[in-house]
Order: sequence, then structure tokens, then C-alpha cells
Amino acid sequence: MRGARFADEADYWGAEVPESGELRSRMHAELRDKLRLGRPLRVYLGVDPTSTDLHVGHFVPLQKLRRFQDLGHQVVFLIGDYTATIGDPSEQTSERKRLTHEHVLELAGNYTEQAYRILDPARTEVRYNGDWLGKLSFADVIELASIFPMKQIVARRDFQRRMEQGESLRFHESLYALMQGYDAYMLKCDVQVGGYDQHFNMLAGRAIQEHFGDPPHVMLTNPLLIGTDGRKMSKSYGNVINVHDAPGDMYGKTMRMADEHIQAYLELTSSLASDAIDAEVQRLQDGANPMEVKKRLAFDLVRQYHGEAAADEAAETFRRVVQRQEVPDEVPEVMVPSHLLGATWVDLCAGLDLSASKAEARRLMRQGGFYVEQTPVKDTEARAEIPPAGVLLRLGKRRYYRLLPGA
RNA sequence: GGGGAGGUUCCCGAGCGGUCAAAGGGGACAGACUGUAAAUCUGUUGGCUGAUGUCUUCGGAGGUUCGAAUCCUCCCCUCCCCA
Repeated sequence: MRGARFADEADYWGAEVPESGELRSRMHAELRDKLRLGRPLRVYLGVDPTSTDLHVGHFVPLQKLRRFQDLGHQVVFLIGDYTATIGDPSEQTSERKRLTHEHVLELAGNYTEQAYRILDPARTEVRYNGDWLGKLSFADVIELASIFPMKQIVARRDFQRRMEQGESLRFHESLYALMQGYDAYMLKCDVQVGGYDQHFNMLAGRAIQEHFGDPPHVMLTNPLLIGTDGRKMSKSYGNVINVHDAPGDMYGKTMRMADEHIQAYLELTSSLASDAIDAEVQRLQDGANPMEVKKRLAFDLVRQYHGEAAADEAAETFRRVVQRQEVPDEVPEVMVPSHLLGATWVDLCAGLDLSASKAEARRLMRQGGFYVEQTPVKDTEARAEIPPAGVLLRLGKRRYYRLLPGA
């Protein structure tokens, strides 16, 4: 993994930006100075728990934190229990749904557990920003707000876009950066890591730290990981690789991604060393079959999260099921209740929720995507025969079920 | 608070009394192609039905009409301009 770099992409800041190269080299210099302090640095990453699962994109900054830990530094993992109830407007195209605090705390539990797949718990301090943000008075908020020229708040690219496009934009959304900036000040950290989308919030942190007489933190940002289809990674697009995905899913999702995105994934998600990544990228440019490179990537991903054996198995399953169209080893078994035993396939699929409706099952049949023991069944009136040994059902390219007569 | 524009099926968006389960695009699903994919092409995309058909759907509640997504009333929500 590599790819984390110093803040640049300065156009995020809107009009009032230093040259990107300038900010970047300043961060370099500041980090160098901090490292000369001769003490472990405090490095923090803040995450707002807004969903149940972390995806591989979240792991980019976590890997970075781990590197710091390995070098003897102290990591602070900040759970944005308070900020999550407001919602980070960064890179949003419309107003976010607000979450309740109870819900957020529930999600937070998953987050730390998943983060510890990468972080060393012994050298991780977990904090909740509700502990201080919840105690600010209105006067405190006013003081924080006074630090920022209105022009800077309004100049944000994401806000500008929403205003131009007539999307809803609410006042509280502009307060988000204040909250996150205050976190940075409260945590007394030397470095903050995060995605490019956090650029504005991190700068706000520096402004607040300086306002209160603290040295500003170094910003370390990484490119955002795109989804497997090249769009923004988002659960609603179904282009997300979750850390919790089963080995086979994780491998399959990786293989299904467009060839153009291989490099981004190699750089941001793989555990390969820098020169190994370069070698793979070179292979691609030399005209190697992208599938081979992708397989290496898929294997590496599964290995990181599920171990070597699972990765071997996932690779083998892919070879057999997808490439040779053979039946996978593990096919989910579905018991067919007795009242559906003599039914048509259509009724059976709808009754067992294998298809959303009878119409959908018929559609599949008519389109040739309905197979019984690998033979297409097109007759929508055909009745299902379920022998005691069971029967293999395949819907579309790779949804397999073994149907067994049940009670 | 005043004035204006809107809320349509998973999303965007057309429709503005019947011919509307509602154009078009996106997404999704299936098939063809293929080196995994992507791209491309074809088809499908509310439920029940073999099919004619029928039921539910166009922010919410009422109303007008033989008939409403389309007209009227009230309400809720969003955006824009002004204060």
C-alpha cells in the first residue's frame, strides 16, 4: 500500500488557496520538523460512523496509521459520534440524512472492531468527539465561527456546486468544519490523516489550533478510492468492497472491476510494496492480460482480510466457477417445504424468495437465465421435480442453489 | 413574512382530463460477444394472470367529473428572489 501523500489538490479550498505545490512542500517541511522533536508523534484519524461496514477505501488511512504505529508513534482513532449526527457535507451533492445518537453509537462498535484488523490496539487511543463537542456553549461556537471569513466557508467547491444546482444547503452544514477543526485542537495531535475530501476540514483544524496558540497539525491526505465501476464508491451503487465481504465475494468483486481501475486499487488497497506495484503497472503497460494482474490484486485483498488459505480457495473457485462455468463447491441449500413440492418453478422461486416476484421468475425463464441441473428451462408452466438427493438450480450467471425436499 | 417555481415509477426526467403502468435517459437484471471485466448489441424492468384482463402507483387528505398524474380546496415538503 502506498498512495497517502501530503495535502495538495488545493482547489478544494476554493479561491483562497496557496499554490498546491506550496502547501504540499510546507507539509513536508512541517512533518520533518515534527519528526525531529524526538518524541512519538500523535497521529489521528477521525471517522464518522454512518454505516455498518467499513469498506476497503477506509483502510487506506488506517494502513497509514499502522505504519506510524510500527515506527513507534501514538495513534488516536476518533469516533465522530457527535459529528455523525450532523453529517459531513464534504463532497456531498445534497443534504445528508441526520442520524440519531443511539444509532451512531451502535455503528461505532463495528467501526473500532473493524479498525483493529489493521491497528495495534495497544498503541491506539479511542476517543469520542461527543465528549467535548456536546459541552460547547453557544458563545464557544460563536468564537470558533469568528475565526473563519464567510468567504472561505461559501467558496467551498461542494457548497458552490449545490447552490448553483439549486440543491438544498443548510446553515448547519457549514458548521461541520468547525466541529472537526475543534476535534483536532482538543486531541492535541501532530498529524491528521484522511481522504482528500477532508481537506477543508483539516485546514479548519489548523486555523483553530493556531487561533488558540497551538502548533497546527500536519495534513496527510490520500486519494479517495473509487468504486469498482469507476463511480464514487457508494453502497447504493453496489460498487463497494466491504471489509466484511466473504472471501469469494471479495475476489469476485475485484475481478469484476473495470480494467482501468486496477492501478488505483493496487496503489491504495494492496499490501504490495512500492516496487512490486510499479512492476504490475509496468506489466499492464506492456500489454499483459489485465486479468492476470487483477487476479494478483484480488488474491492480495482476500489474503489481507481473510488469510492465505481463504485467498487460495477464492482464486480456485473463481477459476472453476466463472472461467470454466463449473458448479461451485459450496452451493447454498434451500429446503423446499412440502406445500411447494409439486408447484411450478415459478411459484417455487417466488415462494422461497429466490426471485422478487413470480413475474421476475418468468422473465428469467423467458430470457434463458433459468437453469435446472445446468439445462435452461424456458417453459414458464414447468413443474419442479425435487428428488430426495436434491436438484441444482441456477439463476443467471452465478446464482446457484441446491433445492432439497424439506418438511 | 411577501412574491415565484416545483414535488411523477429504483434515480433523473417528460406528461398536464380519457389513447398512461405513464416517453426518454441512467441504473438493475437476462442473453449474445469476450481473456476476468469494461465497452458494444438485444431484450426485460409494479403485482396477479397463459392471455384478453384486473388491482395498486404519479407528496398527503378531501372534492369536481362518466373518467384525474393531469382541474379545484386545504395541508406537508423543496428550491429561487425579496425582506
